Amino acid sequence: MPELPEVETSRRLVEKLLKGKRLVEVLPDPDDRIVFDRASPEEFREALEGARVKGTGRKGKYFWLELDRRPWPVFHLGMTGHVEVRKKKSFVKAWGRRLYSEPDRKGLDPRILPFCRLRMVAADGTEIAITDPRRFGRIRLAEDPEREPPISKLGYDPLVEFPSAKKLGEILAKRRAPIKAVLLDQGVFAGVGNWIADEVLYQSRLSPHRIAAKLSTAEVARLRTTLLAVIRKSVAVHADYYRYPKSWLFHHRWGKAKEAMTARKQKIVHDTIGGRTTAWVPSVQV
DNA sequence: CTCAGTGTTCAGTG
DNA sequence: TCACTGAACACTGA
Repeated sequence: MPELPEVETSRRLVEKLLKGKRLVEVLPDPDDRIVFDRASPEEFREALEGARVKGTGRKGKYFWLELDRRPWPVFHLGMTGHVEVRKKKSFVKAWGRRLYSEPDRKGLDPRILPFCRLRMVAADGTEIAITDPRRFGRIRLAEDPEREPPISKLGYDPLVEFPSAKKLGEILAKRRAPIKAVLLDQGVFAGVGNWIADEVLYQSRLSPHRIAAKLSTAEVARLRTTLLAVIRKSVAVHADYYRYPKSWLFHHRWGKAKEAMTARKQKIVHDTIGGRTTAWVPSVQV
């Protein structure tokens, strides 16, 4: 479930494994024109192969590699994207060059294989794979990711910079949509996704149906503090769901069971708001 | 067979 | 032009 914490965790993993290393093999799925929707897989391979990874970056749900030459690869994991890692050196040769040719299937985890969109192999044999069953993710090239769309159009990244309560109040005062919908607006809250929005509203005891502009000063302040706390906590535990506090709505919000309850036995309701399934607790959220 | 789903974008409306 | 809504996208799994 790639929202900010999952993406940040992926970025840190990739940085740890690839920083300072040269990419000796870059293997996009040669037939994929959906995930590779701008640069062709072949252009993508040419841009990356032989380059050295100097670092990584992230804003909102996008992350990228900083190479010793431009352009740089930019990743968005969509709904079902994942970063997978292989460390065995022998793997590289065993896999060969082409992604989906029959002999190369040997040694690949059969669970991962059909959804692998890109593999990157470093000089020391470290290997990263990007998988994405549903193909809502995108892999692109950018000369300067932060300065060009879509990343340049993102709003505040809560892990990096976040407006004061006063400033946030001014932003929300202009919005007539339900607060749930506004929380999902990447032009304001970069990196917030469906479950984080629901979690924040639950913990700040606000109904997702509330019109953003009608929140009181105190409510905006509460929302802001909670949002920062939820994001920081989930990043701190590396988006490991089992380590999220037991009190979080997160553990109970999935599926739409009629009898769904929070840890404190509060009834969970599912509505559609801002076009998305919204789990909330009417007995707590006003 | 049908439908929901962690996200983004675009067409249409007001 | 802007804010907002809802459909479309692609595909798996319940």
